[in-house]
Amino acid sequence: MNKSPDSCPVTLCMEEIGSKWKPILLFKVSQGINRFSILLKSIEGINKQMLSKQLKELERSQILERKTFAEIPPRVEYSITAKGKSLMPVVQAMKKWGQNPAEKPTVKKPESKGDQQLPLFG
Amino acid sequence: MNKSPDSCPVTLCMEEIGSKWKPILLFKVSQGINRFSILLKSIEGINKQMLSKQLKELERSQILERKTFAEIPPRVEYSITAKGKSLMPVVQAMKKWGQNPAEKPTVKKPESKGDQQLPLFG
DNA sequence: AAACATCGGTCTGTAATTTAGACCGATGTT
DNA sequence: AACATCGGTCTAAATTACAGACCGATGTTT
Repeated sequence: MNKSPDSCPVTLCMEEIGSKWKPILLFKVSQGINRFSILLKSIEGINKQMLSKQLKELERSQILERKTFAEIPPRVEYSITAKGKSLMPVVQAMKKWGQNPAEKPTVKKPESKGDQQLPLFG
Repeated sequence: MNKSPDSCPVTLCMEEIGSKWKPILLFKVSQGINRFSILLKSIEGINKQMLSKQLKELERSQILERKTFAEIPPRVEYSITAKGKSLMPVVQAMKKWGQNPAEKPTVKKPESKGDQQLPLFG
């Protein structure tokens, strides 16, 4: 119904980390995997152009910080900023889901009472 | 380091809802916005082809369910499945962040003790 | 000494994805 | 008679992602 840019909080968050690679990057860097070539090796399916682009965007939006070392061959290290840390609960929720994805019906409580579910999420 | 497909839980989760639109769709449908044209109007920037594609993918991966009503004009309603519900913590974390994005330094506790932060995230 | 590897990327051309806009059929509204 | 609604599809054009070559300075291997 409303189309104002900041009306949907999920959209706001997606504008920061809503891409195929950003949450994974945030996760990897939070684990200490913080150099270009190591990230490239440890993230399946990404290539250097995409990694470069995503890192630049994350740096630009102040989620990651880039530090270069004047060595040969050059070394670059990425780290998570305060803003990046504030986004970690999202990444952690993803991690938690991924550690126990909803494949099997999760046989816990039979729920009884005709599968009522109305209130759901607010 | 490891490139096996299921080694990274965040990647696993991203394979389900890792696209520009899926978390927003999940959020909207969870709010009761569950018809094609209404979703189209309430999500800024999406078009009908993309909406159609994302809904199909979400249906295919059993995150959303599609129910058609033989009326004229036709009516279609989408709802969240059990698997979709299991993904809601991620969407909720996004919502929470979006409601209080890390723009200002969040002046809460001064943290003291030289901003120690080593253990960070596991 | 010559070749190759490392590091963090960039450049180019092609392949894949996304987009805008028209269109659909049955009915209700102006 | 013309237009709107509903939930989409089709086509062609624009945008984005990809693979592979390349860079410069040095270290390592042959």
